[in-house]
Amino acid sequence: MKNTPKKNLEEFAYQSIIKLLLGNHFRPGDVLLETELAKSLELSRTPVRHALGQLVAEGFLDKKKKKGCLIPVPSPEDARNVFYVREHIEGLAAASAARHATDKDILYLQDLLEKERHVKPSGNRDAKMIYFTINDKFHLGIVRMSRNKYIEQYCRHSFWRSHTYIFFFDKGYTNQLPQWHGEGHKQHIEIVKAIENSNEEKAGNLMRQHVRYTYEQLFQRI
Amino acid sequence: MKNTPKKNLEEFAYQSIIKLLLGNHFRPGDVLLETELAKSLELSRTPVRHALGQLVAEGFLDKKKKKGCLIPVPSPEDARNVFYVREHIEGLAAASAARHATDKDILYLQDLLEKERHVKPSGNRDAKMIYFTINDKFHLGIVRMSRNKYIEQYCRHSFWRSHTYIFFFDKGYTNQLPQWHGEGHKQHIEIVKAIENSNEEKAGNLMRQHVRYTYEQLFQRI
DNA sequence: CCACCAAGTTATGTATACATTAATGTTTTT
DNA sequence: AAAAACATTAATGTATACATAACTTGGTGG
Repeated sequence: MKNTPKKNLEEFAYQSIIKLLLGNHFRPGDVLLETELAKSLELSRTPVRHALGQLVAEGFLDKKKKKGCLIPVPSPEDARNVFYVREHIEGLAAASAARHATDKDILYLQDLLEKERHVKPSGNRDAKMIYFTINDKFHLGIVRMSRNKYIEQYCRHSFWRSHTYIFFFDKGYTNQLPQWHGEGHKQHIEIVKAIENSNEEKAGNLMRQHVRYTYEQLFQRI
Repeated sequence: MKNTPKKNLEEFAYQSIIKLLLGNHFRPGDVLLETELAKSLELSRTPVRHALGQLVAEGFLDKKKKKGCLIPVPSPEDARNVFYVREHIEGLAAASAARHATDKDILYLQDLLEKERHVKPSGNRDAKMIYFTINDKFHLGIVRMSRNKYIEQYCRHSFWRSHTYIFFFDKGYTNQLPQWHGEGHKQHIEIVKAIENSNEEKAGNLMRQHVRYTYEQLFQRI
């Protein structure tokens, strides 16, 4: 983390902590200490504290009064809650995207589909990273096309929150593409078709099904 | 704002600013200066800055890089977006509440209905405050009964955000109960019945209709 | 041996001094 | 007179020293 160009330290701290969270550097229940983070990021407590405050306000971290910031402890119930909300709000996003997507938006999605199609399930460690990157762009792209700042805010939140579970329950399978990769890709194609045809209801329904499918695949083995 | 008991200054600053926002002390586009707020709340910039950071992260304020925190500028399009999301997410909340509400929850809602029934449309300035207080408790109560922390978070946010518009377009009518008071009350009753009967679908539909009705009443005169 | 109180430790919470930057106004140059 | 360069200023951004509160530990008394 050395020699990183740091213009805005608050932003830098925020991004760094996000990366640590998504990189699974912490375990549920771990406490993030302002002092330690400040030391490891080589800056003072102030911007770190600000960044942590943001993450707490956004609901990515829990906080105990004089204790510090905790990595939320995942539970089946919490997972059910996140995915339930995500299913419906992202369905709303897809419907809204079907109404507002431009030709350029459609091309963007089709390009992602093409890239996704070529990800080989070849056990390569990178393949998985690429797959997730494309998947993120796909979902957040549609969310952006809803052209509704509130839908976007809530979708981004529940999306990243659900990712906690995707990573959490994926330990040990680290070099394999998720087995739902193929089916998920097909669903993506159908969703884009519905958006392209401005079929709001279909786009919404397909997205809801898709999110629910992901949830069911994740938790069927529990 | 003097002689207020201040234990946790960050919390105090946060609550105080929220009160100012809801009390319509600012106009859209106004900038909130850390220094001024700190002086008027009689504390240092640090907790004020923290509180402002929270409000920005939660989406209640906008922020320009080195410029400060702005009161969001309302627009018909933004209003449409908030109410659209609120309609669906709060519908989800009502449906979820229909599944999870306890007997105690039902009693709580019925008690609120009873109080709401007795609010006289007597032009009294207080009557309006009381009406809004009850209305807030009703909506946020149902939201809480969804027993889903994410639904609750998003509903609270879109609820308060939509309140911006309710207050904004209500200038000049300040001593009158909104004319939709009576109809709104009837709708509340029906919603509680559906929740009491654990009728998820009906509760969801009625709540969606109710929120949409509020929106239409607000904006029909524009 | 257990319970409880008290001091010490460690983290967050707060105030303040200082740095930085972006906007504005003023001067200088062409 | 217009434009570019520079200085001023007013706000946020940052570091740091200090305050406070919770948890821990050790000691003491019952």
